[in-house]
Amino acid sequence: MGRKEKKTTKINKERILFTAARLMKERGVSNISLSDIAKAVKISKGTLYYYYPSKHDLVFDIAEQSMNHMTQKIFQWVEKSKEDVSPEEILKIVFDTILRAKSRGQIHFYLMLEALSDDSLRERFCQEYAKWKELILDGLNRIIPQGKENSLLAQIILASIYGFLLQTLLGLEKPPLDQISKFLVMADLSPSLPE
Amino acid sequence: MGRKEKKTTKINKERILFTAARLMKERGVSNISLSDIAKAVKISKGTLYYYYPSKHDLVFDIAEQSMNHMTQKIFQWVEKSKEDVSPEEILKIVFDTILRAKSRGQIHFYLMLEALSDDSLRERFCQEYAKWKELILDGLNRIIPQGKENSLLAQIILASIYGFLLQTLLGLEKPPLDQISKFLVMADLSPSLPE
Amino acid sequence: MGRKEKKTTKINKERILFTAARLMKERGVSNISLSDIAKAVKISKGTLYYYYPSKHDLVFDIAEQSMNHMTQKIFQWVEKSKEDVSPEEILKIVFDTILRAKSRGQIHFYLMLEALSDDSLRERFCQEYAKWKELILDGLNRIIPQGKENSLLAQIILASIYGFLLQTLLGLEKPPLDQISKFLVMADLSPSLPE
Amino acid sequence: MGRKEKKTTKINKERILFTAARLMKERGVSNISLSDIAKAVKISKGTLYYYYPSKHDLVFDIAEQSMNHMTQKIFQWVEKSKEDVSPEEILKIVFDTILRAKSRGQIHFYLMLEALSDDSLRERFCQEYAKWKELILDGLNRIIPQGKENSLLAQIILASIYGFLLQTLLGLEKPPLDQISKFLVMADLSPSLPE
DNA sequence: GATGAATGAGTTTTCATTCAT
DNA sequence: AATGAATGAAAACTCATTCAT
Repeated sequence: MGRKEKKTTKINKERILFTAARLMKERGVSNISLSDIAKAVKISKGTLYYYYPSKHDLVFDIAEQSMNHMTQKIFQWVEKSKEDVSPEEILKIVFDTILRAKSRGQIHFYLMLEALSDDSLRERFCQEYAKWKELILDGLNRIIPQGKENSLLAQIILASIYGFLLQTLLGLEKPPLDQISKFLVMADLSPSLPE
Repeated sequence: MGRKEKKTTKINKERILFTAARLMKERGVSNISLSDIAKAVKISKGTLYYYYPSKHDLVFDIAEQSMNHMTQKIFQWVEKSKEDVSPEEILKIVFDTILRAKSRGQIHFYLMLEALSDDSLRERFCQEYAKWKELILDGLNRIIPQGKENSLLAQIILASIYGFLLQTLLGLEKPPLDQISKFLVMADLSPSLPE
Repeated sequence: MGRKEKKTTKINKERILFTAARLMKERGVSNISLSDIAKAVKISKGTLYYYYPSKHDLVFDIAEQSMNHMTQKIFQWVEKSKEDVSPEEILKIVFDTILRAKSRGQIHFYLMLEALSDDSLRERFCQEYAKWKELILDGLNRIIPQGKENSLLAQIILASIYGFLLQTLLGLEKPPLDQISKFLVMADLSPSLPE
Repeated sequence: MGRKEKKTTKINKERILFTAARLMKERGVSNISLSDIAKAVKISKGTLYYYYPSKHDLVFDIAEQSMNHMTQKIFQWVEKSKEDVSPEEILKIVFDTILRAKSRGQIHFYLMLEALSDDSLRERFCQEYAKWKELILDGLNRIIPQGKENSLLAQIILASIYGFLLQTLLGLEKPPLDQISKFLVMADLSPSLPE
């Protein structure tokens, strides 16, 4: 019984989350009102508040979900990276996967800005950001074990993802991800940096 | 007389722009109301409307200003890049200059998101983004004329600037810009990519 | 079985009443929601409604309880007033007892104001108020049988109780109840009022 | 010019204050919404907020006004108390004046309860309450200079005012203020209290 | 040029109450 | 007896914008 009720709750929370995320990604976090969300989910404002006692809570949960999603994507990549594919091919796939999730990306951005003026949210992003860096590093260590600067490379990859994401969202021409991947992999394999 | 008035107008517009930009960078574009701005500039709301017929216009002007500022920064770097300094040193300076302008960066981000749901703004950003890429490429061609993939490098630099900016704004540990610069320069100088 | 259920019902009603009274005294009748109460009693809102079909009913019951409590306190005093203690000493005890029940007093006040805009509640308060006056008069007739103006004194005592209660609740300095008691008793014993 | 504008503001604030006070006295502070007030004053909700940025501010101002009014009433009594009227007559007038202002009284009560859970308001009431005690004492010293316990009497008067006010508001029978006044004055004049 | 008063549509939030289970 | 999901009406509050002066 307890389980059943919780199930309903969970399903509803998910419906709300899903729809809210969609709306926010389409029009931006602060351009979406709770009325909009309630309307879209076809529940009353009261019900929305039954599940989320404040807009902030809702946004936080969406951010959670969005971050988990990205983490999972990167994790999957790391797992797959055992396979026998060329490193640059694999790297290209990371970029691709993340950028393809355009909608995810957009809300990701919105939420990050939200985080700039919200401490609890910011802390979560920091945690997760560090985790992503680690995951990417793990992946690199697997696909380019002989890479000399995998840690640097991981940082560059993660950082440039944001730039490429932004380019994509703005509708600029698609960055040549295959060449970029090749470039970065070669860099890592090239003779040591003279100190 | 016409000139005189225009002068006052310009000065006042600048005061408004300057203050509004500061507020928006501190708390985000959509968290700042026109009342807040009017109060901070110490003019009445009516006066604010005299200079800016809508909030959108004001934001657009701030975006212009912010973009020009960034363009100028990159341009200065390109100009300076003739001097006799090692390429990685110079590259580090670009990163540094841009990231140091933390406050500029923050509003830059806010505005970019604003642009995602505002066509006129988005178009301006696209134009400017392309210009930045060109400028950076120019610079690279000067400091690493023998670089084989300056175009790719320019894209990676510009893209990763956004990621590093975000890291900085979130208060994460400072990225090791000197190593990153070295890494990227070496990459560009390393033996050709086998096609 | 019917009895058993009634017992549970009574116990539950009392738990609700007790907790609700505490909350309302702490933050005021209209600042407490039924959710707050349900949460504090650790029952569901539905259950709360099972016992009290409306917030009004609940408040009414709390008022009943609160009034009964005060009545009882005064009654106890009247009963005790046979004992061989000086009248002013006894009078001081009344004041003291009532004022000491600070928490009771606070909710008493809140409820009285509630009564101002609720006819059924107001009527109950009026009834009870008259009863208190009578009870106090009874007590006075016992401890100061030679008092000439016991009825007036009763009214003054009851009225000033409210003022002193308010003082106490506001955190003002404690009124010198012993001197006040002495003063009032002496007044009652002093040579007749020339008409 | 500056004056003219402030004048309008003042007049409007007064209109709002006056109407809001009336509504609150009729139905209680927490039963009145800002919509109700706006409607009654025939301005928009926005305008109401232009003058009072929060409900709390409005209530605070009404409380201020209400307290000032009571202070003034007591002060006037003190001033008048030089005249050649019997002390009990004068005392009766105080009671009368205050109780007659039924509406003032009701809101006074509501506000006092509001003060119990609002520190800034409570502080103001405490200040004012002390002032009232002083004023009443001044008056007594004038009309009953030979009174032995004017300070005690002042406290009793102030305290019982609240009780009588409550009685009046609840619609109970009018307290016999003339007899009560006589009683209290005689008490004060009667032979000294044996310690 | 400049002001501040006024607005109304919108936002987030609260809450007593109902009801199927 | 008991629950918690759902509701809708109304609350407090925000804000870009208009306008008479």
